[in-house]
Amino acid sequence: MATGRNHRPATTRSRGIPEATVARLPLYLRALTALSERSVPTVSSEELASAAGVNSAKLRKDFSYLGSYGTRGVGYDVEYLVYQISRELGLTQDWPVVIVGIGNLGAALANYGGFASRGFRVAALIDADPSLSGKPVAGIGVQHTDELEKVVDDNGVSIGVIATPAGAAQQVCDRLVAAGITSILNFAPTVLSVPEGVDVRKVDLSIELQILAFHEQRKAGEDVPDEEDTAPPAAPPAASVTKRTDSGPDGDLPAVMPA
Amino acid sequence: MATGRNHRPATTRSRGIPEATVARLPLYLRALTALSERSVPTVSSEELASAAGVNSAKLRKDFSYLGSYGTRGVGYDVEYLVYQISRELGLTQDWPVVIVGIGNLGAALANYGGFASRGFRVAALIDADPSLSGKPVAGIGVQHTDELEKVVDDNGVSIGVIATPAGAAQQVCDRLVAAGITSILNFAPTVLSVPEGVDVRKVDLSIELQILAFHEQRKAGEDVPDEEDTAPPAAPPAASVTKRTDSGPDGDLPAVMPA
DNA sequence: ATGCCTTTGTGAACGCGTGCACAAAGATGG
DNA sequence: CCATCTTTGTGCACGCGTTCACAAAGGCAT
Repeated sequence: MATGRNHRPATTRSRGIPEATVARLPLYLRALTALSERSVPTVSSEELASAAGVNSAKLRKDFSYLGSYGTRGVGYDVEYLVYQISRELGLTQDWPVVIVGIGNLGAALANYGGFASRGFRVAALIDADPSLSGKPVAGIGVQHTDELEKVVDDNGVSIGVIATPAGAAQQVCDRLVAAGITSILNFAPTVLSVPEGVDVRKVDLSIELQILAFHEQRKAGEDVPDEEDTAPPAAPPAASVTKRTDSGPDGDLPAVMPA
Repeated sequence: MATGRNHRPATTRSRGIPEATVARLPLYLRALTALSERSVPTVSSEELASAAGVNSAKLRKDFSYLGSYGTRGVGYDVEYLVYQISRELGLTQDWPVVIVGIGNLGAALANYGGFASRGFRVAALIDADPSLSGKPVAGIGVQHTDELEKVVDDNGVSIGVIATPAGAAQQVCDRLVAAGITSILNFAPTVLSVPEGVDVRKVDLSIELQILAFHEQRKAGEDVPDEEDTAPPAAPPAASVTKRTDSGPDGDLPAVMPA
């Protein structure tokens, strides 16, 4: 998943639908859409859950937050559920999106089919490089950063995607916010600071890989990861290895520094 | 965050470090690396936390799982902490990675600098399209899918990245797993099924946007999202609107179906 | 040394999310 | 109309994650 989890803590459980449930609704929607295309009329929580990769109790509880849309003994009406979830997610309306930073990633995003298919429409592509201006990417001409405010305003864009290098991200973010955008999907490896009321989700490719590496390391060597090859850089300023030099609660954390 | 949250439930808190903490370590590492480059010797939990976009109590607790690496009254030694976190995440070793599916996204990933900088090395690029074979992307020649098993084996690859269309993802996944890969980063919008012991993380661009749209919709109209424009597709098979037609716990869920 | 000041490390409380397990609801067949 | 069988909807308990708040630890000045 995208690593973006900087969301309003808890109180903001918008209208009582838990954040965790909201995050799963698109998953259900995708599975339901597939069923719909195969003209399957109804589906049980068990079937749908396995298609979406969750367990059925969780799915039923999730749906219970939306209302009672199932029929006991039968299951859920596929078409009806597709409609309800789409509506809940706000996908029955049109969402113009602007993508800033048309490098490799920005171009990939512009070409990504999953956007258009769900009510998202790429309203504009923006890049700071003048030599890109006018060049068509995914059938849309790239516009210069100078046009940013105008583009957002003219198209009523409320969602912005940042695919710039890290260095430019905060600046772009500020301009997007100033132009009136209230939701940002950030692919740049930076922490963005935004005013209250602006939502930011982060997708960080390198972080995902690092998390995988962590688990991979654990799977590979259950032995101590061999401490002598790389010399630890200068010990911390003073004697800071307090307890835990002995075996703590789980006595296998290698006590690296010899105190 | 990438939406990939299909992780081993709870018991698998590898070696006692909570999953949530692991997911934040790369964040801390990035902030620390920046400090290191500016030759800042020490940093307090407060400063580092704000740089990483979390609160300081959380950061201290996270670090406490790794051991006692701070000095009271002073803070944390930047270099030392960089080393400890890197080691914990397994970034002191080399991780060869193979990317399958060299479309727009795959190419973007191959060019992504964040990989190489953290011990990840793109060992090979694989694509099913023969016309791509041999063509260099990011300085590496694309190889045909036929070579997949050989490439994985020869390079000792344990992490695979899937950037193919949804239709091909499961098949590619199966081959990767059969070839010996135990960690997969999946960009294709599909639920992958893998055997026990294989880790999958999912990054789904369209899901992130849908979550943003949900919150955006809530921010925009706190009024009922106007029910008459789109006719709901045929009511569920039978009388299924049970309770909740009246005002439930939070009496503002629009009772869509008139029973 | 001694006392003050800063900052860590963590015990404890709380809240969200998950999963179990079952009663209620409805379909279906006789 | 009644009995049976399937599947939903949810009450409940449990565990992880977050946050508060404070005691302990160490630096530093005097």
